[in-house]
Amino acid sequence: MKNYDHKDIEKKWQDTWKKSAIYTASDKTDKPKQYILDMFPYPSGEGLHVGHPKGYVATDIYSRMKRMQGFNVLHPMGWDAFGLPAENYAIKNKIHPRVAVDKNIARYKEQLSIIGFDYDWSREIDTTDPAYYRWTQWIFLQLYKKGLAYESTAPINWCPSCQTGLANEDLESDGTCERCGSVVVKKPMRQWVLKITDYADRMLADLDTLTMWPAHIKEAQRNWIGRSEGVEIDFGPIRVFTTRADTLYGATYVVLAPEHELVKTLPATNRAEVDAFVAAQKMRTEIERTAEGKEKTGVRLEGVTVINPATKEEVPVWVADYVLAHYGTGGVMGVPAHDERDYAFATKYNLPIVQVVMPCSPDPKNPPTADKPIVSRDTVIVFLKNNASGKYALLDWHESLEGITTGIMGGIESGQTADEAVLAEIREEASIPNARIVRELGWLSGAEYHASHKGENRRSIARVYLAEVDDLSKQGAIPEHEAKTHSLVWVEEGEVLNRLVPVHQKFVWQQLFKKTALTESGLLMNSGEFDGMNNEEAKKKITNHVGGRVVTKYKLQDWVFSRQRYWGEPIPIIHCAEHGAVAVPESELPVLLPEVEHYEPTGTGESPLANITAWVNAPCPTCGKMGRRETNTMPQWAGSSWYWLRFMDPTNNTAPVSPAQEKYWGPVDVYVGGDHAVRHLIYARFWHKFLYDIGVVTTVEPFARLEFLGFILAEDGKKMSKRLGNIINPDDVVAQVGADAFRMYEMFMGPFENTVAWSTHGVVGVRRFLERVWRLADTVSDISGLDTITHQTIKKVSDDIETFKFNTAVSQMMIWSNEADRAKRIPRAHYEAFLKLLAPFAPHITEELWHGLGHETSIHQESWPLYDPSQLEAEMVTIAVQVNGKLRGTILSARSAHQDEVIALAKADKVLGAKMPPAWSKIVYIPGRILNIIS
RNA sequence: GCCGGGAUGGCGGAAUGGUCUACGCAGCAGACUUAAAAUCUGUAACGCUUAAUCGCGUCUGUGGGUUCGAGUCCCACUCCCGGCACCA
Repeated sequence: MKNYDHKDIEKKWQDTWKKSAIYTASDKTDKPKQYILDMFPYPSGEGLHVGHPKGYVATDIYSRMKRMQGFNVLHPMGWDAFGLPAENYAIKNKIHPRVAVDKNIARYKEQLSIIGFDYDWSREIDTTDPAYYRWTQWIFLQLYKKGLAYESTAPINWCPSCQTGLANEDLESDGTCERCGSVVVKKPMRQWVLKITDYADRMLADLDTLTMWPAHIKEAQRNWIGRSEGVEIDFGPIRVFTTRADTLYGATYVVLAPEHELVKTLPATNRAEVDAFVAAQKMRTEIERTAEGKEKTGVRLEGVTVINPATKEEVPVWVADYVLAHYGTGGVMGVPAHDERDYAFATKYNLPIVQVVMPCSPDPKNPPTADKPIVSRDTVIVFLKNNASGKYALLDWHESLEGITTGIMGGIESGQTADEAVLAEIREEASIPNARIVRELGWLSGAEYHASHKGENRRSIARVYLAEVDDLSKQGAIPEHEAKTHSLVWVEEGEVLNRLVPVHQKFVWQQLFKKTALTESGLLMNSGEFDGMNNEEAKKKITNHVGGRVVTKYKLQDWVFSRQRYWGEPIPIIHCAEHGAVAVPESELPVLLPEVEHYEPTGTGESPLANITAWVNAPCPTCGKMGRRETNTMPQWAGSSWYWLRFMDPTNNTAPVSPAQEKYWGPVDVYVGGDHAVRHLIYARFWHKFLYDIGVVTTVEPFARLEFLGFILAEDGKKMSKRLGNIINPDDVVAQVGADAFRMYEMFMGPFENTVAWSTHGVVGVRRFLERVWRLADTVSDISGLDTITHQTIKKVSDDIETFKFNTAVSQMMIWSNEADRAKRIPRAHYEAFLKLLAPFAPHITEELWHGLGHETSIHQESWPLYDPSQLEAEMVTIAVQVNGKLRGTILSARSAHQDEVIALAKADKVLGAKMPPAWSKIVYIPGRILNIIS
């Protein structure tokens, strides 16, 4: 047989497949459907690098297997091509965006075609095609009619470099523009906004139904929606929002955001100072306000106080930069003891700190029993440092407390102050008379346990101290009655945490060195009638007590939906002097993007479309008088918010998708991609739910299963970029080792979701494997054998493709080829089954070998091999023999052998036999796996 | 800080509570070759012991626990990656 030359065969089969249209999805069939979708690409000017096709290879393999398993497979591809990157590329290269996009699409298509994908190109879509964006505009009109698209003049994010408004989702976490990195400013201007917040609850709740989505994506979505249930409570005229109503008794001040209306009207005696502070905050950008260690600044409204509705005490009112105007009510209550931010603010400005929640947990090893009440007891815990050695004194307890290690501790006796108790315990338990108290933690903390020696349930309420001693020269002998219950140990500072045993001891030790608020849950204190109550319960009770209102807030804000740029879908609205914003009649869609001379941004906050008088002037659909078209365009995300529906029915010109087609194909069975964990998936789910509500689709969620891929880094472990010159081009790899080796390597690199660096050496491994498979064709003959490994491989590869564990599927095929190679001759049926398993990964070489075996139809239309469960295990298996849990050797035994037979075999083995104990107390035998003899 | 995920040879990574390191890369030795590349074959955690094999011991981030048996389950800790972050 001639040598494996990928150049010979890949082009040939790609052409053949194209001619025979074997990958076309059928709309008329009895077969069950599989809709497998990639996140469609944005065709940029740079072309593809090896990272881009990774997800496409995965869906290609998956869809090929599904097709061979008898499914009617829809695996389409298209282009998301509106938006800033295409427009900026066009401006830079001085060509029309239309021309640039067409060129980029052609280049992408060429690059994809040489990799041998099975896309059904008859369903190709392009979001910039009027036949497509007609329906994007149609969906906008439906949103408008339902009141979900509205005009707003609230300040929005404006990128001075891109010269357009942006949605919150378009910003980096530091508040810069994600496209160009410019600092974004707040600018009030008229915008179209979509009311995505109406769907926030449903988008959050339905995440729980998405059982086939990765947990981290769902978590990212939850974070972004940012729902929090809290309470609005009135402090006189000031309404605050809080999720910690249980800490109301600890609220020692109130803070307003600088933009809060009441800041202007409350009768502060230092009005000039307050106004100056507010003005200064407005000058600062988002970045300045959030950066630089988040140092909090504020000004007190002198002479203004409000009443804490729980304590009935007057508290001061501040205005501070750390309170956000657009979240909650723009005002918060300051509870420095139990909120990190309030703690930082209160320590800076010397505001009172009152603890109202005491962390208190039952000891997990020795919890209180249910039958008796809990008796509270005031105690002290002290960590004593020896200044000479730097070590700390701990107590190892004996008798009933065996195994417990704590700081020095004991009860506060009546008539004794806490400080006295501390020094007394040090004297008694450690016999050290010359210790000094350094400081007290300041928080009380509790631990509940069952004191078995007293038959009593106790809650120890501890004050925690740090003490020191300069030297141990005055230390006496520890009296016998103390030594019986505990021994004193000196421990290095770094070891203390490891040595302390009840969790509570670890907790107080850590708190002692942390200057932070207590955010743990616990029992209430300093809270009047609520003292001793669990804080979760107290939330409801205190809310009722002060007449608070339960409310739900979201971090998610409505979607700023207009861009002041040329390259986007025109928003189909006409502004009429008399009738305001009027929808363009559906029959007049699409509103075509006009041809223009200059499509550069105007910089005035108006779209370039505003300068095209012939286009802008249009009659009002209601009254016929001349009005003006909306000149803003839609954001880049519009077209991708419904495209999976269009693939189901790409040429329909009466609806975005026909009900029959949607019912058959929906929802997407597997959706694959990366990098769009939040934005695209949030927008897509929002539009899909809206389309469900208006009856266009029949499923609540668009994507039943989501597989999120890890990226491919350059060989140097860095992100591939033109600037670093480390881009690896798939065209080069395909030319060198072939599309099949390229595809297999991308799958073999590591788990699909892992980010891994490209390795040129690594590609060689899969190429060698393919060459071995090629050579093996010469060893096919009419013999039997290789049954177990073949059936195992069929099972493993089938299961692994189904679960996206492509790396181990490839490993298993390598194992098969290694074994087949050793066997010298291969049964024809097994080789053919193997080729079918390999076909989705390496479609070209397997097609060539398949035809080489005398077949005349495509291997890709064969049916997927099935395994025989009874053939999965070999007759003879290696059994590990352990003595007392330690491996002492292995023996070869029949899989079905009985325990006694295996023991006999082990005894008979000349090496193992000598290690067998003469007698044993227990035998553990797991057939076919392990024999463990306990002597 | 909160949430999610993770830590296994020189590297990427395998491993239903049952022989840790499959598979691949790199390495080393050998074959073929004038030579190199390519290809093929073998080898391969660490320590002790041995002439060598054998043998013994130690190894899945750290410390503890459950179990006949733990990479896997439980507790605590450390570090890494990702998401969110002055969202009350």
